[in-house]
Amino acid sequence: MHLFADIRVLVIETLGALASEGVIPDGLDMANVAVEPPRDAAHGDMATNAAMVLAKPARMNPRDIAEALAPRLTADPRVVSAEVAGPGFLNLRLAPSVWQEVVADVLARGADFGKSTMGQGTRVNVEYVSANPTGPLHVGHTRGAVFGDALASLLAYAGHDVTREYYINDGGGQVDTLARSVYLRYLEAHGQDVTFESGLYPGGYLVTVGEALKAKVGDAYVDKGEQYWLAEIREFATDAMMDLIRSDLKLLGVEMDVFSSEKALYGTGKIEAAIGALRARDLIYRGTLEPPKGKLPEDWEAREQTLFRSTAYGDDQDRPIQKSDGAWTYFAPDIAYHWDKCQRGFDALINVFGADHGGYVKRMKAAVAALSDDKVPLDIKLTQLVKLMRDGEELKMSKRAGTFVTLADLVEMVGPDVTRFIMLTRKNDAPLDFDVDKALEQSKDNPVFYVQYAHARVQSVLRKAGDQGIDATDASLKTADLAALDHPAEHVVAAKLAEWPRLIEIAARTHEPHRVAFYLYDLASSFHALWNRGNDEPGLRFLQDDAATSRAKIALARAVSVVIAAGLGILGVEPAQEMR
RNA sequence: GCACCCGUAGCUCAGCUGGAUAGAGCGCCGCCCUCCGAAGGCGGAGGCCAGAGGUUCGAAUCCUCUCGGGUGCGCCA
Repeated sequence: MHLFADIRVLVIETLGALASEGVIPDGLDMANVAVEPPRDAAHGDMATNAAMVLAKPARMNPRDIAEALAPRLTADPRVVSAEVAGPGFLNLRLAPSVWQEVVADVLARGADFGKSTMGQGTRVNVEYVSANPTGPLHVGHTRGAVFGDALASLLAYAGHDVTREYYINDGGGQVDTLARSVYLRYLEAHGQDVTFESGLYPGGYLVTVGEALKAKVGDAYVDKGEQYWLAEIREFATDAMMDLIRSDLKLLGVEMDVFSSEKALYGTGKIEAAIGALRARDLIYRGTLEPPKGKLPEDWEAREQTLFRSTAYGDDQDRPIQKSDGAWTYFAPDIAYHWDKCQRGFDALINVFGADHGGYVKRMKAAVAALSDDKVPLDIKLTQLVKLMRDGEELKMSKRAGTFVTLADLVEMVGPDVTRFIMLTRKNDAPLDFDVDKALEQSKDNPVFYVQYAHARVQSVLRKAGDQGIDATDASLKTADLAALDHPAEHVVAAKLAEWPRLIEIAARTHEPHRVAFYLYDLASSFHALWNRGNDEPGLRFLQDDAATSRAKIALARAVSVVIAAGLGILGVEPAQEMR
């Protein structure tokens, strides 16, 4: 049941009837007709803009259309009143039975209430994290991981066939650097004194990797030149780093479906084939780029390179796919990788990048547009920086010193649920101040707590009901007579529940999982308000003297917890059974 | 210099394919527990939606320009 969609259907069918009677013209485009929650609850339960969007094409006064529409709508048993307001809004009030049906539907469908068929099973690939395999995940990666994971769950909930994918950048120079760094730790494990030159990775997390390498190969690489060990250690070290990253992700409950390797593309001809496909479209040429504006690199000199004509697809300049020595730039295998994703049959691609990759967006979109002939849309979501705050101060990180706040540190401080929820209380393109103290606070200042508290309160009611001998199991609540849910204060909560399927569609369409977090906060708020009204109005308490009435009231509470649990499930957060 | 993102209450932020009198939390002021969990709730004060033009019946939302902040800008990924 998707109440807003149902009522929209009613509105459009009614407009069709008016058209066949000649009241309004035939063949009007209804696409922009919307049925929405009104901004002000005093206006009613729902509002439609139908009269306003049709006024112009129908060459009619919007209020005339609304006046004609209103009596037809109230003929439907669900619609109690339809009032024309303002420039031509039609405000609808719905029958109490409609809200009772919403509650019944939530209980009947459980976590599936709100699931949408909007996605129609189209296959979407969500690539996220994709951190270089050179160290543990840090706070910035954490935001990308949480965002990507929640977005993937959201899309699946909205009816898409979703694949979660991680692209391992194991083909570039940074894994050589990693191997050399591990080699030093390996020598260290053999008792040698080592110094880390700048550019190497001095982080302590490589100590155990060096030791593990010693355990595996003994002293076979000691005092040997790089040609004897670089390739082997590179593989050993990237494997170790990917294990580390996988275990970091597991701390957050993030599990990927597919790990794709950059290195695995080399030597397969896939890169050449992808570039060939671009060449066939006349998008590859030899040329020299203009020097960059602003601060000029000191060693800059004009060189001829192989370039991708990304400007043909809206980029600011063409982009090199080969270095001046003929080796591929990182962009070339990335093109091949994205072409591979297209060929695997995905209908849409989504990449989650850190904000520092913003400059990469246009060329990547250009490449996918060119290779898929504009068939496969690529959306790139950039997650902005996270500032970690504690005691009112920023926890700084320094990569050079090898000290940074890791995902594991953060999860240890506040736990996976809080980490995930807080990371989603901001839209992805806004910077986030993550206040560790506030995240642990148990007050409504802390949105995680506030939502969890609402869920725990419902669980408390269910337990109390059981203590009083009221059958409050889901099976019983499903068959409860809900006629006792007749108070406007209860309708407010049910109306909020009715928004859930609509919210899912909006959030999924815009690729914005933070909307789910904000919705849950709103829903919790409406529930807390109803709870407290029970203080003054005993008739609004969930536990009443008579068991049948109690079951109706409890059904509403249970419906709230079902939707909260479903929403938290999308965010990857475990609902709380009780607060302590 | 160019590109992308951002600018909404004192602070931190929402704001639906453009809709009605722009919302929430914190902070400030005033209320509500012999009553299912007050770890909550209700009410009040507080706004030129950075600024200026434009499109529209209608703009915080779309377009152009200006100002302010962040991120990035060939042979790293």
